[in-house]
Amino acid sequence: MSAQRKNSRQRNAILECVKKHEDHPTADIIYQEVRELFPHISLGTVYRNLSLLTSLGSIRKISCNNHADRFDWHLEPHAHFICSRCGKVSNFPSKIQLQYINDSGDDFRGLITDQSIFFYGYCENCYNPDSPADESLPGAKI
Amino acid sequence: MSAQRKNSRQRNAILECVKKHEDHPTADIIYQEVRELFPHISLGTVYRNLSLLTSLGSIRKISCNNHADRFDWHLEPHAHFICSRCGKVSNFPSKIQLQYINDSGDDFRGLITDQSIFFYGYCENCYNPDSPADESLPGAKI
DNA sequence: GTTTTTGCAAAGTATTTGCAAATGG
DNA sequence: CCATTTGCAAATACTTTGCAAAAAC
Repeated sequence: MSAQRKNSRQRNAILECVKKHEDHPTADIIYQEVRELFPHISLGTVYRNLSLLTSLGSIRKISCNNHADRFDWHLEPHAHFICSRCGKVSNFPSKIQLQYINDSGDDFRGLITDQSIFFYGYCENCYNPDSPADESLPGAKI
Repeated sequence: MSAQRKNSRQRNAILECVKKHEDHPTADIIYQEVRELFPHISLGTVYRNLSLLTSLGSIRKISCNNHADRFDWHLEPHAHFICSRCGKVSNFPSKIQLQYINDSGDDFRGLITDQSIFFYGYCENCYNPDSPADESLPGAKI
């Protein structure tokens, strides 16, 4: 029932481009870089393939507050830090484990396919002690 | 240095509207509802005030994959489930605690202001066993 | 009275989509 | 060959913004 997949040089180049990056590039950054190999590639093709590669599980999409989505080829689960000012995404340096305090999650009907943990704030470059943020870090209990 | 705040009937109505909801409404839903009280209110005003209320910490914004942002007046930290198909957001039924396995987070320069935990998948209504999702739930280690 | 906020409309940003032509198997 | 993918351009979805008038204090 599902459509057959055909190989495409553009898709391969897009995947290779994401894999070259350790810095969670946006679709537009990937477009700019792949354009050096395929000068006539369109942004639509880049979006289409990033979306396809995400749904195939080859890469992972990071959806960011008010900024363009980013893509990550590291599939092992890890938490991200997102800068609220410049939109930069980085891996959160600590390893984190989720503890389920109660098991009412068993009540959940439907299907869980993915999970994500984000920390928000201001990155080293954007953090200015003269303009403090409006919220403080909530406790670890979620 | 920060601008003085003046009261506004529209802003109050918007906050009250968010507080009436347990279902994480979008800006547009709030707009539709507040319009019953203020028929000439504009979507721009709704966005401006939701953004202001968020930065004041009165409400919380939930940024969703490919869907309109949602707003939540429950400030105690809790995890959310986001349906990848219909965009519906619900509270995740289990309480969760984050455990930091190592403390390299101390290396982090910048400011952390917020954190969030999302589970993605298909909600009860959208889950159809005939069209299984492409990924399985990654382990709890992040 | 001065400053903030509003309504309106227009612009902006990120992403998706329709379609004929090109490509892949 | 036939199905999938591409490039292009236009459309969409959501959100922000400029500005004169209205409201708040």
